[in-house]
Amino acid sequence: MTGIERQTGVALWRQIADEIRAAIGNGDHDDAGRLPTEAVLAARFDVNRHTVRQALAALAREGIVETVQGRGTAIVPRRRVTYPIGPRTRFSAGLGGQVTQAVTHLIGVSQEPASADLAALLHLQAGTPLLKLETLGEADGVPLSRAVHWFDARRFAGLPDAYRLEGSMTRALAACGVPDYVRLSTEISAAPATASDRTDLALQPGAVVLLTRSVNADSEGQPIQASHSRFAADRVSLSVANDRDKPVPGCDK
Amino acid sequence: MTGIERQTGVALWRQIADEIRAAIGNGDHDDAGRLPTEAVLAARFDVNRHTVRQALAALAREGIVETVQGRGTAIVPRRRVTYPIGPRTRFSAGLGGQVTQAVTHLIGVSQEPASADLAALLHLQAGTPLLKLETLGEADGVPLSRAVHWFDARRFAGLPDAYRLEGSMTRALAACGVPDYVRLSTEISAAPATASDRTDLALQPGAVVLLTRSVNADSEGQPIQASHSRFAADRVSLSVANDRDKPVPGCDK
DNA sequence: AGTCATTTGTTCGTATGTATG
DNA sequence: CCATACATACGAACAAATGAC
Repeated sequence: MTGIERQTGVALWRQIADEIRAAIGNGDHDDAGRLPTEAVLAARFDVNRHTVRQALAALAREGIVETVQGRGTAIVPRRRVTYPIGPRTRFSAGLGGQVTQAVTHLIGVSQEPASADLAALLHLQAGTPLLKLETLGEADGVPLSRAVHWFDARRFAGLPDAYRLEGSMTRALAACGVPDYVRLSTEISAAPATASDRTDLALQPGAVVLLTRSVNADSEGQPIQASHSRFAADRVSLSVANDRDKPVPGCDK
Repeated sequence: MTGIERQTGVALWRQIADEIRAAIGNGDHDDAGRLPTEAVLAARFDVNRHTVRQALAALAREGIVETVQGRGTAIVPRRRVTYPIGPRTRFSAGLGGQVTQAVTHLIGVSQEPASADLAALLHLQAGTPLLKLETLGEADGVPLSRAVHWFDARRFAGLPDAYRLEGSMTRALAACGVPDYVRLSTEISAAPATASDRTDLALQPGAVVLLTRSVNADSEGQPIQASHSRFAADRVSLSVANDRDKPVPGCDK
């Protein structure tokens, strides 16, 4: 059983590229640091060597591997940033130590009436005017996540200006009279990257995004912020620690 | 901008099928309960109507939509199960209420020496013999997740038999002298479904899996179990609640 | 230096799948 | 249903680069 299927609407070379990308991400080739030869891969996937070459060319365009004539195909070392999720989840602070510079950009501000779902999460009446902020999270210049945040527009009218001034949600909220906040809940799912994911997060077709829907509350437990975030799954993993004093080291290499 | 790209190795009809499937999953057509006409879709995606028809035929084969001549294309209702992650995460109990029957099957037992990663997670010496259990989680006959679990083979030699007898990890561990356990950490990522995901979880090509890597510990805090789980992302979302007495309702429809 | 096996790079031709009109 | 254009996949052969001897 090779795992590659024909006539599915997905070209063999792309299926093979996805399979090899997953194997690399899984650390299957870490011992050698390079892939098997084209001939071996062709035999393993039961396809022509041309087809393997097309897959490897795609992975090379993505920057995942590098192939040199006569030498073979080497895996370009890469690491995945781990983003901790817990009661005190914050974007920039969570990445501390893993990256040298984490920033968020405000890429959109608008206002809209609360849908039934959002109203329930924020303990507001449906139709209440909400402030909607769209942000892009970057680490060392590489986009990691984009997010939409909703706030009660009456209470947080000054938030966009504060955000632009401070460049951080935590500090912007502090300027709006919320010195501290806690993460109430996070719901996590995943989906293929959409066209706008691909442009905002600089993703390849076929890439995957991790989706989170979360609610933050102030120190009184009053929900103040609902967020939908979209993470580039090949660059970020999420970590949930239930042990508050003893963080367990990640299982990734 | 349509979001559909040519020459990516993925046929247009499959990209369109994936987009429509994602839109349905996102609830974009819930108000009408049916899709726009083929002509409208062809215009929206900027392709020939033949191509849209091919996409709709694929979705019909998947059982997601039903097309009737003269009437249009209706959406077959479906829902996503939410799987809670927290200190007391358990497969069957977590789905209680959402499904009528949740079971796990043991699909593989083997033994292997601990890799450096696994040894660190379980506080063991690298090379220590580990018991490796592979399981498939189902709800109402639909596969939701497959997982690999590692245990110290010396301490849990009787686990496979106990699992086969009890049909549950919680009860099997109880039979092996672990009356209670807690989830220490969970790391979450996502990736395109591999070929074996597709066969085990009955997924379509282009589907996405949610990946978790977790560690469970006994009541003394000693790590006893490391697990890698793979969830069908179109059927499962993960939920992290940081508020221990007040579970927040999911944001999904 | 040269030789050799190994591995990737290139060029033919041919058949089938995909997309349009 | 047809015809057309392009992408995908295969097979065989040969060229060019690498590393070890």
